[in-house]
Amino acid sequence: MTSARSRLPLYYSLLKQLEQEGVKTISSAAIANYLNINPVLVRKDLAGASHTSGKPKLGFEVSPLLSDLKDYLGYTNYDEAFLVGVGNLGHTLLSNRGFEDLGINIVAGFDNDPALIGQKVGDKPILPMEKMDEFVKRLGLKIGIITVPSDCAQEVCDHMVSSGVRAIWNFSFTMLNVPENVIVKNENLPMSLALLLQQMKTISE
Amino acid sequence: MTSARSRLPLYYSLLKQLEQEGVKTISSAAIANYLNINPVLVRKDLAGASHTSGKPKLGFEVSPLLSDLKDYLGYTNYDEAFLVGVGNLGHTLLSNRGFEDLGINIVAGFDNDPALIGQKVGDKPILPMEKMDEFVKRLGLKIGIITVPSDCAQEVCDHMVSSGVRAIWNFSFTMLNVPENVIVKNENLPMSLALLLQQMKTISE
DNA sequence: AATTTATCGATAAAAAAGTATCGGTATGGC
DNA sequence: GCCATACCGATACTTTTTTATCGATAAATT
Repeated sequence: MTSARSRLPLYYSLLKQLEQEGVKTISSAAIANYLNINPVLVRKDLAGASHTSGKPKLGFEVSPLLSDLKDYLGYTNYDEAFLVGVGNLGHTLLSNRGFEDLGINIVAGFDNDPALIGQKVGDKPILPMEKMDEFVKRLGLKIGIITVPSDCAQEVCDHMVSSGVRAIWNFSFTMLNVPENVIVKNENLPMSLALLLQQMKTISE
Repeated sequence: MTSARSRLPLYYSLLKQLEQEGVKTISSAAIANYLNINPVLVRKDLAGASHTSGKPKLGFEVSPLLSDLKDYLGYTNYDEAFLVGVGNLGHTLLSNRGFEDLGINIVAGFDNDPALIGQKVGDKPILPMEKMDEFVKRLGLKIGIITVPSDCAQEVCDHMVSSGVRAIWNFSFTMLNVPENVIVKNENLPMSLALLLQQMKTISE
């Protein structure tokens, strides 16, 4: 909610949607209005991420702006990730089509439930944990997704790190311990909701 | 990533985990180290959310701190939410036990697929869309979760708003249009991952 | 009991983020 | 073609967030 980096994806979403609706140009004020922020801030953010300049009376052209944002946000390069823990959430992520649009491919899921192994979820194979290390190394995968229960998250994490993973998207509720050069992003969904809830309460007090 | 509000849940997670591991006291420096931030910042944040004061040579007592944070973050009150769109993600959220721990109950899922209606997911009933309005009003639910495809998200959103919803957790990729007094939190998972990825790249350049 | 040390809280300084203002300019109406 | 207007970009200002510093104090050590 604070820095440009957190707002740029919002601009991106918004612009993408507007483009689909056939909107050609949009003013900073209009964007600001959609997102409930200051128009000057919008201009500042956009100036930082794009060299497209707006025109008086018209605003910014949507398409070039979108393309600049895409580059800036790194949504252009094609990247590969893998996932450990093909439970409910694991299934969901594996079958989510939204990743492709951003140039990300979750190439496989790992689990040690024999009933799952060999199956396919969203065209992605489910492989046994034993094969993870070799697989990840061979493909040079750098992004791991943890969707296992909290009590084995750290173990999986260590495993990932030793296979060369550099970034971990952690859906377990455990705070992972990683070396300096590995980054972790925690995605604690229940806590996100709790936060929203509390925000609602503070506003309506 | 910037203000105290976004860090407090991290402190909470961390402390909760430490408590489970039997840790009794912890210094601001240690916390700071886990989260890669400045110790002074930790003390400041904690001072704002709790009246527990740390002791030299020992640091803060974990338990009272945790309890203060829980209060402060609003994780104490019991709250109810509902969900629309019992697809993959919908299922996942309905059956996730993590919400309970934070005092949140997702009481029901709505969908218009006849095959789903009447079933239960994680003990929660799946009801037809037609019943949503009455149900939500009768229970006075204020939090709605949108897990439908993007193309019908706005419609569902409008529906929710007219039923009295005040906060929406949006998993679709649509930027929702809502009145002033309703807050929306977008949870665009693919984009989150894209962001992590790009962060990884910028770091390792 | 005295001394050392780890750690806190408070205050001050620096940096970052956000906001207000204003002159300038392309566009659309006249 | 001229003028009013809507909108931008740049600069300056304000506020918020983060970091640095320092004296005080309680626990550990001798």
